Amino acid sequence: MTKRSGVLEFAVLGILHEGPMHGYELRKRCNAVLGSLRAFSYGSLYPCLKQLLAAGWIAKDTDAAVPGKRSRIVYRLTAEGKEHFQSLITETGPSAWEDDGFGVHFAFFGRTDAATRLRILEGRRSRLEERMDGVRSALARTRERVDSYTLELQRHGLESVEREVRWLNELIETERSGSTAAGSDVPAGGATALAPVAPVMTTEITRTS
Amino acid sequence: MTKRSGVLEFAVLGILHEGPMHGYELRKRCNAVLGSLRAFSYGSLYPCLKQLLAAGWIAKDTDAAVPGKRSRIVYRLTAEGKEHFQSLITETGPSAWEDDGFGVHFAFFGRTDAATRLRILEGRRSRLEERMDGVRSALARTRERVDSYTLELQRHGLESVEREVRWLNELIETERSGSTAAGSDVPAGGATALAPVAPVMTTEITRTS
DNA sequence: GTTAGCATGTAAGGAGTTACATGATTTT
DNA sequence: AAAATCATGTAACTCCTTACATGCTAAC
Repeated sequence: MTKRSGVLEFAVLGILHEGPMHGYELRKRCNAVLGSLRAFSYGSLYPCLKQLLAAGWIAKDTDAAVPGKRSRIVYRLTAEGKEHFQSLITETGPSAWEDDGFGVHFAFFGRTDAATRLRILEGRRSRLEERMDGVRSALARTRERVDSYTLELQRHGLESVEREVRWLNELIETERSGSTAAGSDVPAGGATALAPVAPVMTTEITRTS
Repeated sequence: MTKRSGVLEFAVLGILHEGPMHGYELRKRCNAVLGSLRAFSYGSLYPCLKQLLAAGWIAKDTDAAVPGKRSRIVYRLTAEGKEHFQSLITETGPSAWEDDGFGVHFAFFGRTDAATRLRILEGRRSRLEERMDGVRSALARTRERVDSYTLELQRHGLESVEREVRWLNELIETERSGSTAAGSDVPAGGATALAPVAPVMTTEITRTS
């Protein structure tokens, strides 16, 4: 129980729900789903796949198929993997509140139930409120030499957090009003905070860095 | 030239401009200045200080002083360290455009000249615009199965980037209008985008994670 | 007098990147 | 026939955290 990769492991298991995939494709999907949250390289993906294999959460088949073609390795989720993913996404501990942790949990919200979603959203919100309190009380207590740029950075950072809290509030309300249909992929209700499913971004997000 | 820590090194050198400090104090100031951007532990700070000493960028004196008291170690910036910091902050390469890199650069904007500030702000902006283009063109091209939560996450992510771009636009304009007073800590002008320097947050931001 | 916070480190290990290595297949 | 991108890895290294270890000092 070596406390594996966390975010990457989570994402891989989540994405493999879409169906069997080979490593290359998995990485693309992963970076597409996580968007600007996170990007991974093969240097972390392949070792991760190895570990997931060893744990029995995924299995690999070789895509032999056409004779003339090179055979590629296709990974698929096992029953144990599905189970493990469920236990990961249902977990409402601190890892579901951190920046990255919350992001992946949210990205796969469709794979869990409404009650869990609500717990995680509320956990995240109170986490952010703690942060805001810390900043604000520090603001009230101390007044120290800080140049205007540092100040501006902190002001902007605080606003970002406030904005996320407002977003969470909307999501929580939507989640509550649609909570009759537990486990449904899309919560019920007409005027929800969730955008209508229409054109969608899928391919890899440019990470020129 | 082992390509030292980057952000932490940068922050330590920047903060030591405020005056000599011992490690404990430095960490607090560091986490206060960087705010929600980043937090560091002693496990990275002390080794970093060691490396900076070896490089000759900082020096340590023992705060002997009062006889009855325990003597603490006080670090101060050397002339070489000051010089090195200037070369780091003036650098307008990609490291000044990444999320973390930009943040630290911005936090110490007061220590560089208006021209450099402008270059970095514009570099950051075009970096973010690239990202947005990537997302939007992907959005136009592909329409794939993505549940509404993933979509919502991406929409929110995109809005965050758009918001930062607007912020950068304001800063760039302020910087341009105040650019007559090069090298000044606070740009000239009455109605600037920079908040009035008043109560300021200084103490450590709660990182309960 | 005890709790909280000041103060200084080290060792082990986790999580990831970059650069290397290699080759197949598709597009222009 | 060249360029792009698909495809699969490994080795070395970076940067950082957690947990350990130790003791001082101020405040209640």
